[in-house]
Amino acid sequence: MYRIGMFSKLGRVTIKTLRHYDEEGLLAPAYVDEENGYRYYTTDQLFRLNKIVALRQMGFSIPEIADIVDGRNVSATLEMRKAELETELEHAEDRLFRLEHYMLEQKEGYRMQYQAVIKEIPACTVFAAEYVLPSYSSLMQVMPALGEKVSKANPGIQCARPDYCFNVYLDGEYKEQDVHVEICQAVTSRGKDGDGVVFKDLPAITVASVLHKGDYAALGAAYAYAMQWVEQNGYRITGPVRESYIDGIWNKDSVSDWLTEIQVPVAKK
Amino acid sequence: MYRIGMFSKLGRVTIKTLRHYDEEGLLAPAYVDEENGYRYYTTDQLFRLNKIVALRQMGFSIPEIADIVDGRNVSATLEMRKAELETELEHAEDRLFRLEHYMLEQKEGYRMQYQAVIKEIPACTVFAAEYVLPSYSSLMQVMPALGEKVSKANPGIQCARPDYCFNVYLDGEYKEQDVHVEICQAVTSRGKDGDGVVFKDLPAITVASVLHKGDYAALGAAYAYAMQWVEQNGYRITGPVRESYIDGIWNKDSVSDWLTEIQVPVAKK
DNA sequence: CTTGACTCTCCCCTTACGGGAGAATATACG
DNA sequence: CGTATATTCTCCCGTAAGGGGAGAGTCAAG
Repeated sequence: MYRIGMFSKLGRVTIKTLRHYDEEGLLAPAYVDEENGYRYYTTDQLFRLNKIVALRQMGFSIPEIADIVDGRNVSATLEMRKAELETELEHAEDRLFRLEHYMLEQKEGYRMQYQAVIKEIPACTVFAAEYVLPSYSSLMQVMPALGEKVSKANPGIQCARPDYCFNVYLDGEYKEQDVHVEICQAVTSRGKDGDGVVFKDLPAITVASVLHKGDYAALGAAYAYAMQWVEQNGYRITGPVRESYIDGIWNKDSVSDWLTEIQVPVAKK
Repeated sequence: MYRIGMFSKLGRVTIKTLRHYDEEGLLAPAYVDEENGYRYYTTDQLFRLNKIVALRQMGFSIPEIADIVDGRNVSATLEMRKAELETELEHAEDRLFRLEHYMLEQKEGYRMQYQAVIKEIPACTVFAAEYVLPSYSSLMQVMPALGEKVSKANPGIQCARPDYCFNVYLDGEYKEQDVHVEICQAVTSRGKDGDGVVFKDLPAITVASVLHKGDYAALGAAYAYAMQWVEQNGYRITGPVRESYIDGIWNKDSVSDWLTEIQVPVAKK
């Protein structure tokens, strides 16, 4: 029977940790003096301690360790932890990858006017219409017209603000003419389809997001950055790109204040 | 100017997080109503928010992010974080590796009587003497004699208990006869060398530790387990193996109660 | 004018311990 | 035997980055 200090040296564990394991019911001392509360341990308990330490070194939580050492649903706990560790490992790799890319940008003196970020876009309901536009700039005439048409056909329908007004570009490549585009506008509830307009429920997706400020003519640079970022950070594109109009002619007079978000649906490669 | 709820949707960040960043001085609202405390944000602030989120996704802490976005010793912070991420990645790999090995042991039904654990052994001062013993069992006669000899030559020297009494085996392989062994005993202070006994300061080392209970004759199984564990978990042996005698003839009558720790100095491969 | 949605501050909770205070106890030494 | 030092005890607080919730005030629409 050793007191806690000696036992902590035998097991190479701090006294604080032993007391903590006692509190958590993970490793109760073999004997506790009722008068002074001193904890006494036996060398036999080193086996249990070692098992606990081994499991801790694999990253198990204390309740999980308690389950394992006491033989409660062992394999399920192990499998769960394995899955967690695998995603943890992926996250660690991803973080490092992205940091290295970021440092490269820094070093190149590339004054980063753009910054890509991974975001989750929640599911939403939209109405959508496809167009083939003669040029990119005609988009801003088509969109309000579409909005009016739909709200007339479906009185009482509400736009779901903010920013759930976007296009999805259906062309694979960038084109200046005959742009094939799907215009979507998020709404709070479904309406009835018709006249080239359909309602859809879009699932939640993960996107790489890049903000662009200013004239739409310069959106190409933001696109280029986004595509390069996705490629260089180990992601792959999983669907058509969306644009989300945050600030524009409807609320900002100066073109230089317009703000657009490019959303590239992605998944880990 | 948007209130916090709308801004949180634009930036895909929770309201709690925005309030937290405000408290931490990382992202103060563009304007705060003095009467009711409402926070108001501009869309311009989405750029700063995006940068913050990007850095958070790389695992930076909030003070580090504050440094980076405000341009204080940027490259040093990035380098530091990169180094941290690299060791984090190694740890994650190690954990997964060890868990997979553990699951394999479970599946094989190999009723794990042994459990290896990585421990840090602190630095200590020892006296040491080398012997070539005819057989393993004569160790227990030599050890007490050595202790007496040293304490006579160095009166006032104290053994540093616990468990700092160990051998270091100098032979590369396991041998039954003519065992070449160095016996070490930790002490609280140095004495004078002589008569085949030298004092040494041993540095702190990392070991894989395996506990063995019972007769020394069965230590071979524990050795085998330890060596296999080290090999299969991606470590390499960096020095001679130590044995540490926790319980033995001096305090336990029954051989089955003897407790010995095998310490294999290791490093990551 | 009311209702429902939004926002505020304040406080506690999370993990696996570490630091430290203040008091009691154990061991070593003279 | 008395004292000095080492050890132990039980609280209580702190960690990082927010989450959950209470209770109260505020805003916009019908």
